[in-house]
Amino acid sequence: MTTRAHRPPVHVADLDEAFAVLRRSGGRISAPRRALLEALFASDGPVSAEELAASGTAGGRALDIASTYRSLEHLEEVGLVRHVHVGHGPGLYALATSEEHEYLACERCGRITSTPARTLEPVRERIRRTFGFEVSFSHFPIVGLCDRCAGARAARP
Amino acid sequence: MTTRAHRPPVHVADLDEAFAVLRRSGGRISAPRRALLEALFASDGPVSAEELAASGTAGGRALDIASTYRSLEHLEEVGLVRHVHVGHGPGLYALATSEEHEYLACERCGRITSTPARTLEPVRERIRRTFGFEVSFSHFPIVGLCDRCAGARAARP
DNA sequence: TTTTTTGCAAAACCTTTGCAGTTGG
DNA sequence: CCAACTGCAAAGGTTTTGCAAAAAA
Repeated sequence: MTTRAHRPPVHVADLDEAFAVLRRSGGRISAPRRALLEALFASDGPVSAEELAASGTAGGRALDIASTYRSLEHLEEVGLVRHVHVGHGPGLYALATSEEHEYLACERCGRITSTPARTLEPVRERIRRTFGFEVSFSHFPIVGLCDRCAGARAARP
Repeated sequence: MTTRAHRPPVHVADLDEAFAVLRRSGGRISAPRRALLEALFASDGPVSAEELAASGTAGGRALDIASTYRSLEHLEEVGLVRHVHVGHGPGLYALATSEEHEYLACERCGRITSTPARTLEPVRERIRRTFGFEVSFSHFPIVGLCDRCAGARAARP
């Protein structure tokens, strides 16, 4: 219902490629955007806007949270960034990958497992056949218990 | 991570049964709770706390939203009510069913399809085998495009 | 210089909490 | 009567919006 217009995901290998994409789309390269992209390259999993803002510019100054959301939205429109909603709590942002990714979020320990969308195709296919429903796990991921937490619970019921 | 202690779902056929469950659990039967349960019986799908509050008491007075959340939480602890988080937007509440239900939420038209948890067991089984991940679709449902919306998009790509 | 982007302030939205007053049992 | 429940007010967490000042091209 609230789906924005996004270009297909663009995978970039480094900051300079990201800047090129940004420029090509008519966007400008400001210190905050540079900082945001750097922070995204530095993080290994999806991170909140708050965390990204906190990592701040090269000058050490934290980014304004409103500008951060606006910038992330722009980066997302351009295809450089994607975000997911994991349970309660804030949305989490990550650089786009060449192949669309989907997520499994553990509601006990918070760990997020990512997997190429292709891996879940049999699941999507099954739901498609059963309900005629076209699932997307990339924006609202699969929630449950990860292997570790499920194992722990099974061992101690 | 934020999982509250809930008794197993209790399916009740009518208001009186619901009251009995409430009383048995040490809870009281107030006008707001009566109104809430009536509204839940009257609605055919999951509804927001806001909508439930708006339907008000027999006297026509709307319920306070804070009390509504508190009451719903209580009804949920007792097992009479469950709630799901559908995409953005508020949580949606419904009476519990004897069999646990899971939901498919269309992110285009907002339609919510419910299905007995059992129906999705093959899907859970597949994800369990592939990732060792124990999925639950009952609190954070499956999001995507329903048959109607997926069809419309396929016809006009 | 022109247009985009930022920062700050304020608001919107959903939900929770504190507290004093009311009410069901 | 007394514990449970309500209403009101206020706050908390996340995200958005308005607007004037700053900065990229």
